[in-house]
Amino acid sequence: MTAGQETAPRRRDAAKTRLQLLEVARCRFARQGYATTTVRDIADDAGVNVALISRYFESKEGLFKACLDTAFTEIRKDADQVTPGNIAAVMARKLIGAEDSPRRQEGLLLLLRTSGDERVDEMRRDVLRAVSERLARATGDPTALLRAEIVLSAMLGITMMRSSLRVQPLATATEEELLAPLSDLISGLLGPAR
Amino acid sequence: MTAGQETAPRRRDAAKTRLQLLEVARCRFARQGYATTTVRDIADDAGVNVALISRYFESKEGLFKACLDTAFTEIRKDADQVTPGNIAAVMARKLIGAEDSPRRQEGLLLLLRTSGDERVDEMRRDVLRAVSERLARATGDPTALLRAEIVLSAMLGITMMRSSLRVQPLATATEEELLAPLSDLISGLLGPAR
DNA sequence: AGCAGTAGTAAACGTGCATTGACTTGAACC
DNA sequence: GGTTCAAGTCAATGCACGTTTACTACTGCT
Repeated sequence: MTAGQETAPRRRDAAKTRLQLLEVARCRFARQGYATTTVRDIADDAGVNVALISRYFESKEGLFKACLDTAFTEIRKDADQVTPGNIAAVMARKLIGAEDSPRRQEGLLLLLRTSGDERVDEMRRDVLRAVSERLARATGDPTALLRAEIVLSAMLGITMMRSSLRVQPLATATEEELLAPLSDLISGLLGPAR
Repeated sequence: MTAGQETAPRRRDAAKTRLQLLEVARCRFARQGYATTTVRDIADDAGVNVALISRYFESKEGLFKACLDTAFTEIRKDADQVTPGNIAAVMARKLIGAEDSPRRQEGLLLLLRTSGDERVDEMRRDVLRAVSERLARATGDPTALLRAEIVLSAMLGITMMRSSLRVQPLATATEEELLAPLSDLISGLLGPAR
């Protein structure tokens, strides 16, 4: 049964291959970082020729920036869902990655990768700052920015411990296991009664 | 005043230049990561020829490993000073870096840098695991390993936010400013009353 | 069917890197 | 003072990478 294994609407589709490049690049950059990921790796993962990266994204750096853009919008969207009561739950979900979006924590990991471009680093700073402010505002305490940034730091650190460093038992903890500690961390830092 | 600017006991001292290489390499690796640091950079910083790196440390990877070794022993030593009551204080000090050792947080940053060598990554895991166990033990709660690892994650995340990402106000917070939030974080996660 | 334009490929180019081997300079010892 | 060995330099090698240029082949149009 070689019956048209994928509906095959088009065998040559620029938009589709562009998206494919973006996806596999996100995965590589998140896992390996910018410098150690080669454009040949990415092209091979996508099953296309290397030259297409330069064509669709101008350069390796441009592709990286495009990946970061997707991560930024995802993270901003998640931050907008936060209320004073559900911070820990939203974070636990983001850290583990839900079934419907299997690589959700890729976005967090991408925040930690840098290409050396100062412009891009500034965008990263802006996003982190915006999310911190959002968190601080959710607590009702307008002076809580520093504490909110520490909560975010913990998020990023947990991401590293789970994905890159793979320290057990944190690396394989489930969302439920993570929820209680996270709640305690957050109420300890942002809670009303200290 | 060209009077013997440095006691000049020896103009050619293998042990001394070896140590110098180690120091500047630590700094570069911590700030830039492994892949983006070149051996020429390191040699120039130390004021010696590139070939000496291969001679004294076998390879770039060997030099990186030597840097990590120094970071590991430092971190283990710091962890041994921890008691149930002083965790936040020790961590705040480690995060900011005291006057007597101006680049103390370099060690934490090095923990986050990887060369891709699986063997080295395992050493890293071992250190983090040992410190987590030490922390968990200090709380008197034998089941607190996961929570201790989350505390450590926060440490690493804060290090990233301060050094690489430079997110304000966390990036320039003083040790005193950091102490209270850290205490709350730790008592929230590891404290007896939850 | 034939044309035109775009999606995709292949190979080469130039550069920057880590590493190596032959070489030079300095210092300790007799 | 001359010899010897280690400390340090210099230049070359080879490789992997990002990018570019010239090319092929597929698709839609008339």
